[in-house]
Amino acid sequence: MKRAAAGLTLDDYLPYRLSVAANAVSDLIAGAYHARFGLSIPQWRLVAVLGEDGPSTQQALCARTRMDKVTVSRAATALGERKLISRSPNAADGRSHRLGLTGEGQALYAEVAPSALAYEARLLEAFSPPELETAHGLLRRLELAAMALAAKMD
Amino acid sequence: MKRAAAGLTLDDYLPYRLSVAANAVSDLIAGAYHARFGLSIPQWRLVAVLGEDGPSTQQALCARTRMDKVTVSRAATALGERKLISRSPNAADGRSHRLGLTGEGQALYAEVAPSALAYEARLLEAFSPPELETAHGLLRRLELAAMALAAKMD
DNA sequence: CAGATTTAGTTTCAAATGAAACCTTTTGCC
DNA sequence: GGCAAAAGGTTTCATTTGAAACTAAATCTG
Repeated sequence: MKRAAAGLTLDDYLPYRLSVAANAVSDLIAGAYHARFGLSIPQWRLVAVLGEDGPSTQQALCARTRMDKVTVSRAATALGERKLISRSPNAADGRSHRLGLTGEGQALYAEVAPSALAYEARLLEAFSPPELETAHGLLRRLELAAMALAAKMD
Repeated sequence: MKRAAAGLTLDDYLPYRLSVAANAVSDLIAGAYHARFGLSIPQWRLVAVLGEDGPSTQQALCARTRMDKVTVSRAATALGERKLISRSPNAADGRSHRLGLTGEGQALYAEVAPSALAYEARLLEAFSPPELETAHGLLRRLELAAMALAAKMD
């Protein structure tokens, strides 16, 4: 990893590399899911989590998907309009809604999930399982380090 | 890497992990550079590349920084207004502008570059040099794989 | 060398984003 | 219980983003 005169090389600057790689992958995935299922990334994340974990509240979904509550609210509204999720009032708490996949939503999930995995598999063809394990670990640690540093800056 | 009933686990889905990690890091960096130097990420990338490689055209900067030409145009306008870069007409091609750091821009670069590295160092404190080497390699390969797959989808 | 095409860059427009204000219900706390 | 503070969601607003249309200059092609 060579560094230029002033010490900084954009290409070797990890926040840059990370951003570029993430954008390339995100654009690819976003395009695929929009074209195939009419889902935005926030919407697809909600479907994935509801399919995976079962019904939940928006607040829980925010924590689970690391998305803003505004983003979750809008994705939930859109999915509700498409009858992919139901939003029943939460008996336990009058402020919140209980979200769950409808039958149609479950059918979509059953189709989307394998497709997502197949797409991931194609993207990651050239990576060995240990490499992927390493990648996951590094990404998690990076995320934690960034959050820790952000917290330290208050 | 365990996978749920339907085979999909959001937490183990690499595009998701990548996006979350990149957002965490980007938000951190964006906040730091905005607070300290009043630079957006596109602006700071232009300053970094112009400081690193010397004068250039916008088109070259697009390729170099992987940013959209609209984004580069706007960042260049803003930096021009702050007199951090000069935009002289390009003798060789009447359509394009030659961009370069002004004296003030160079002074800023001389301050920003070490600060960026110091910040990166704090973020990456917990990573060993070989781990960072690995991370860079994996990110580059991911980026290439995503672009290759995108091209294949035309 | 005159038109057709491409390229550098800007502008316009519509969509996505998230911070802040807001409404409603719940939870402390006296 | 009653009132202040907090929490779940939604709405509003300002900002960011990039696709598409546009302008002007350069390059092909015949």
